[in-house]
Amino acid sequence: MTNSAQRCIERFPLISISTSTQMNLFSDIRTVLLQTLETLSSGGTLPGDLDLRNVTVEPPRDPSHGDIATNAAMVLAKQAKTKPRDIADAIAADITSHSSIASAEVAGPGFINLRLTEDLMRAQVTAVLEAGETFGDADVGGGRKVNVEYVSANPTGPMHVGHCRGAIFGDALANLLNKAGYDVAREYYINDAGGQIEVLARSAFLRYREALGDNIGEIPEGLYPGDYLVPVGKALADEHGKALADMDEADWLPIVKDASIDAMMAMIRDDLGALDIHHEVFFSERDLGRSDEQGSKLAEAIDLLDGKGLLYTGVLEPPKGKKPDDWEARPQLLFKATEFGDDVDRALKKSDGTHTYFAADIAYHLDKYRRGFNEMIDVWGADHGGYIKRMQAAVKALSDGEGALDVKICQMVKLYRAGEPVKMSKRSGEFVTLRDVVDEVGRDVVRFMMLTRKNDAPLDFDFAAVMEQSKDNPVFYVQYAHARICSVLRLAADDFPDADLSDAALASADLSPLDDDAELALIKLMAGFPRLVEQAALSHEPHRVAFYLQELAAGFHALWNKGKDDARLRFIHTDQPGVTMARLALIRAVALTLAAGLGILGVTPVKEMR
RNA sequence: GGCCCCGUAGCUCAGCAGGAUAGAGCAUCAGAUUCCUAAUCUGAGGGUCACAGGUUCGAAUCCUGUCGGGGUCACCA
Repeated sequence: MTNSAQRCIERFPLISISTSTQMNLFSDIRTVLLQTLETLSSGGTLPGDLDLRNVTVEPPRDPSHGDIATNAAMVLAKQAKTKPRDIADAIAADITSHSSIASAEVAGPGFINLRLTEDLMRAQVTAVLEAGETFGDADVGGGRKVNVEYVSANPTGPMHVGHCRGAIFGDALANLLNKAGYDVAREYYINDAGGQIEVLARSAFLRYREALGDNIGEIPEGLYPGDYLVPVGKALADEHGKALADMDEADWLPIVKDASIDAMMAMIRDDLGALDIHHEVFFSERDLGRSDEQGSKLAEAIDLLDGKGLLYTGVLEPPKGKKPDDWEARPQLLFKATEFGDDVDRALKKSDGTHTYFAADIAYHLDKYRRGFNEMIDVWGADHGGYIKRMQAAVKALSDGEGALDVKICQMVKLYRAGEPVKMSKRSGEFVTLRDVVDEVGRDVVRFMMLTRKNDAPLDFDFAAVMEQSKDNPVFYVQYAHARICSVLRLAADDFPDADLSDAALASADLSPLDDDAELALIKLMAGFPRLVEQAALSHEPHRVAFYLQELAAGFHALWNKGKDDARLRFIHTDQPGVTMARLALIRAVALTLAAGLGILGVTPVKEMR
């Protein structure tokens, strides 16, 4: 990230002004600050060659300090060999000459607290109305390609609720990166090559015989008992009649395998569709092993690592602590993962000579890298935490350090029903499917709730609580704010039948009536959205959007209620069209911001609550 | 035993690239409804940021160690 090109821009702030197209109050003010620093540099107050990377422009924790605070003086003190307070005084003196800055105060160890002009704050409202749902679009991604791989559930049955969180997290992350200016690909890796697929095929074959009229009795231990394979068996019977039953296993197995995988993937796509999740690429593990003129991708990946001298045949130590009963020393083809930060070297081939899952995954990530994805993000379940280091080691190795893999681990979701844990047992087939949850509470509720915790913290999901229509329920709370605004706009249209209340008209309204502290505070909060999008995107944390939306909704609800205490602050005044237009512009901008944020989460902003 | 994640108010959790007096919701207590959806809002009390060191102008945040909780640990996927 800290490459020389970026530093170059940092050192020539005037360049970054012209390349910045998105509206972002904080980066705009940072630009103003950098201009001041340049002025001080050329005037000799500061040295010419400053490292400005740690100079931040952010909202002060205490709003009474001002609108925006910067740590510039403290960061630069050492480089300039000057006391922070002296630098701060110089900056403060110069920066107030800028038309956007109402005042600058030096505080504490050298903070500079800036107060912006009310006109500049009000201009944010206009900018939001002009941007519409593109408000918050950023360019931190710079159009770079990033690959987000998520869900990747084994195609052996319907999706259960455990898959839900990773699916939604990955999808929201993809939306977020897209909004932040990345070129995003959404990808699903189909684990269709392992032993579990044999089990799936045998289970389906049993259902096929059942469809032909055979008495199959109990489903044997080790096969999948679920009813969802019954239609697969029936479809096989319809298509092939008795033909498969007369074949040797070696002949029917590939046929049944293909049919089963196709059926399972159709089911999974359908489940994902219920959450409005649509991947662009479904990548098959089996395809990695298929040979074309160049040989298989799997063989190619192994050759690549071998060519770098990173493979050898050796014997791994038994795991420390507890040694498995069936452990035996055996020579295997190993990858030198330890050279790239992993704890031990990792096997690429099993004792029977076939390749490991890890080998296929290396080939898969090599393929992503070769498709131009230098940045890759994988979303995995908590039980795969131990797999991160080796995969990152592999990506480093195969890309000579050029590719970056971030792995986001989603912790468990615990289901509750009115406070009581929902019991699930795989053996008895009593598990809650993803479809069950969506059908019961709705897509928007599931999506929002799954994003109300950071990904690496466990999450409780209570069916009763998430359906509650009260402020305890964050989904409802945010939706209600949006609906309330829509309601006001509907009423205003009745009160002012001749007025043009389009976004364009509101954008050209005179906003000078917006001068109450609560109104300006709401604008400030709204103006922070683009910055939030950037930071959430850079840290790969979509949950920050969900928290921000709750804050913004709270700001709106508070303003609404101020109108109850003080009638002059109500939004609609039938005798004062000018004031009304200004306030409608404000709340419409808030609605657009809420909608933009909900759009990242993949939640529909509703226009009314019933 | 190794590795990874977590430990912040009574409870559930935020804490924004290290910043100023650590925040929100729930719960508790006190209030607001002739009025745009009270499905909401306002205020009060509540903290040794698990513990101990270190890094620096400054640490809940970064580093090391300890304690506690969870996950994971050749060959499966």
